[in-house]
Amino acid sequence: MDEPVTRHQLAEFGALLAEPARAAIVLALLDSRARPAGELATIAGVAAATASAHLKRLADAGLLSVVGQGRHRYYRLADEDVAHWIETLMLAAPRRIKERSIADRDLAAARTCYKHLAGKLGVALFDRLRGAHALDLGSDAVRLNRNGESLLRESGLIVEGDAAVLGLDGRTCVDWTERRFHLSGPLGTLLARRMLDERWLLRRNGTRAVGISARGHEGLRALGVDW
Amino acid sequence: MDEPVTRHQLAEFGALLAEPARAAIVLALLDSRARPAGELATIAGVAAATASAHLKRLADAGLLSVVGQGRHRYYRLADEDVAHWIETLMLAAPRRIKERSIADRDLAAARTCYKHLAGKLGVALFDRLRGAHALDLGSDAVRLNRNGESLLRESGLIVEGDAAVLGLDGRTCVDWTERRFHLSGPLGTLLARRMLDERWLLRRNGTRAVGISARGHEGLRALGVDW
DNA sequence: GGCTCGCTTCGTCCCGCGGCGAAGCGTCGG
DNA sequence: CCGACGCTTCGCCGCGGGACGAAGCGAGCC
Repeated sequence: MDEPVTRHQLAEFGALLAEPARAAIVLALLDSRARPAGELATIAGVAAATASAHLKRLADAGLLSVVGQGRHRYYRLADEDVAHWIETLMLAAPRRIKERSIADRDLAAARTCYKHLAGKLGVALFDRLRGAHALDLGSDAVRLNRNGESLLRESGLIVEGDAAVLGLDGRTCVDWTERRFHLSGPLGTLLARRMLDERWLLRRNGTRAVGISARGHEGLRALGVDW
Repeated sequence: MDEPVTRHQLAEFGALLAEPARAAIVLALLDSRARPAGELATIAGVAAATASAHLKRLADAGLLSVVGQGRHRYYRLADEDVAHWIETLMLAAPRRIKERSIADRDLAAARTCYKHLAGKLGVALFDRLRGAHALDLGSDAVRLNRNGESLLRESGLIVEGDAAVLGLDGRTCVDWTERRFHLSGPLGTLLARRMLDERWLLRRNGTRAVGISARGHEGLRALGVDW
């Protein structure tokens, strides 16, 4: 009656954060990187359907922005201001901003995106191959050339029987956690599978995150992948 | 499981503001003045019992502090930081900090505290009387002296029949909206009643707020009350 | 002492919202 | 073209929490 509007705006904003699942989502995105809906569902500890509703609500309120890529939908904080607000609230909440959890770090470091490699590792691998002129880059397709073949063969990632890789298309795909390109498509998929088969990478139970074994570190160093 | 604590802290904090009634309370206190529980209940538009629960919750969370005076309990924002957080949120919410409502201004300007005058008017009147040496100030009692009697008689606030005012005790009482002293006790009550009877002040329906009539402005100016 | 009055506590009701499973839609790989 | 997969929509359930009235408590006035 008196003062009609403001209290509801503030209440609405507070309600956005009032739910632990939504709070977890926002906190996870505080590093201003993007994550697909399913990953955020896992982080929040709720079913996909539930997370979807939360994400929609946050996006409608303008806290999150969303961009579709393939069958994924990547969510991120809408802008820097949002991150700033949340951080301010963390101080008020009344605890310090917590260090990112170890699980988060791992996830950022290496994870499979669909079936190929993403995260820091995916980006670093792509950079390395491109830097070594191991790739022929087309408009939207990528192929491994003879340079690349010998490079990978030395590392043991591909063997004689894999000669077919030369014919495989790859595609570049921006990694929303790193905002940089990495390798997808059949070529990317094959490389990821090889790394898992060779136990360079160890899949974690259920999640998309992968751990890097000692052997993997060694192989990557030999390959010249810098990260 | 993973990251056990922070999300709940943030959610809990958000929940404090998520309720329109609580948001209204916090907004009303944003000027860092104190208000009694009943007034906040009116502002929030809820019953006293409901408001009491909200106030308790806000106080338990450390957002509000409370101090009892007589049968009133005055609530205010716990400290400057809280005010700052809320203001930051107002920006995020995502509207500008609204101008104080007209109703709020009136309430601050003049209101009855229990039965005597408080607000700016109560404080100004007390200052004027003290400045004119119209009061004999004891340790915790105050009396109107001959100076004061003639001053008030000139203004028409007291008349022949009110000679008894000289015998009335007054008490000083800090006004939590202005953080300054004003006049309470039987003397303060009588003056307030006279001002209402003489229609210097017009009571508003239901609330403790009073409006000042043209006649009141005139009389106060004649009295030398500066405000 | 007895009354009024401001506030809190208690008991109760009920609505809103978060939770999930199932189904629908669009994309990708083969 | 088919199946797998990621995400959203739909429908239903259950519970937490906000609403109020009545009663209890303490302070102030006469």
